[in-house]
Amino acid sequence: MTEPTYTIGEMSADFDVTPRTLRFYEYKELLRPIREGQKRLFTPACRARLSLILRGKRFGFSLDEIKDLLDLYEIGDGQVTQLAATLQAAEHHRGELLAQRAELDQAISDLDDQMRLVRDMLDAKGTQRAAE
Amino acid sequence: MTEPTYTIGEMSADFDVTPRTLRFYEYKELLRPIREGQKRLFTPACRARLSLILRGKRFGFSLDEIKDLLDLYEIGDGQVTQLAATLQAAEHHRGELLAQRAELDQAISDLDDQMRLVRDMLDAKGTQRAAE
DNA sequence: GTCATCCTTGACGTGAACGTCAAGTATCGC
DNA sequence: GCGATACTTGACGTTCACGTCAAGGATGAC
Repeated sequence: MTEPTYTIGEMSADFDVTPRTLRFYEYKELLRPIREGQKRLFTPACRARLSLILRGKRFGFSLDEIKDLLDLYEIGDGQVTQLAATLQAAEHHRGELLAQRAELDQAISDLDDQMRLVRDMLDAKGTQRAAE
Repeated sequence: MTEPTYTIGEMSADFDVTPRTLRFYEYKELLRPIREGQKRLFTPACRARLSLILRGKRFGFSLDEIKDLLDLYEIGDGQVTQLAATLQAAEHHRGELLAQRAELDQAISDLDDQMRLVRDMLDAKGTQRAAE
């Protein structure tokens, strides 16, 4: 069973990005599709990487930051020191994600407070009108 | 007790942004400092808004999106329809934040999986060397 | 063969979010 | 009064993340 491959058109349709974006990510060394003649062929591994890239973007990371993070998911059975460094970088990234989640929870809680306030105001206005 | 005010220099120092950034946010109508002659004076309310702006940025929102969100925290005892609309927008935003948190949890979980993998590889290499 | 379709590599354009001068004003210490 | 410091308004420059042509190559349908 040989790995399926995808053209740039299929990829852009599947992930809702333009071909230009995919070429740009390759130029930025975030993706490394294989070549068949001139054409790019994207592998399942490419798709996984692209998923990570898009997720990173949704979290507000820059492409440069994402490029570094991608290495955390690409372990080429390297040296022990290599692996240890990867692990440490991963711990660091994990810390950032946890901090981001904490801040996100705070944001949600703040919003909830605000919504409660607005609801109270609406209630007040409602009873006010009902009393007329 | 009158409200304290802050110069643009104090603000930029406190929030670790440049004066240019604060002027830019005013130009974009994200901030409305009061004026004393030529000079801008930032109020505690401005500081609160700036906090929200910077938080929004960390979550990957654009300044335009943030501008809309700021209105959710600025209820000028408007009309009932106004308040109701605000509430609905807030619900929508809340949904987005919850989705973002879910994705963040997934990202953390994925990273944990990956770290476990790396640790296993390190263990394997360790016992391998120990057996020599 | 040729037409359509999809791909390719340049190369220049664009919007967002500021950075970076330049030139002038206001205030404070001395 | 005078220099230092902090502020002001332009106005042009920059970086990131692509968008948008232009010009051309490969492949399949007819």
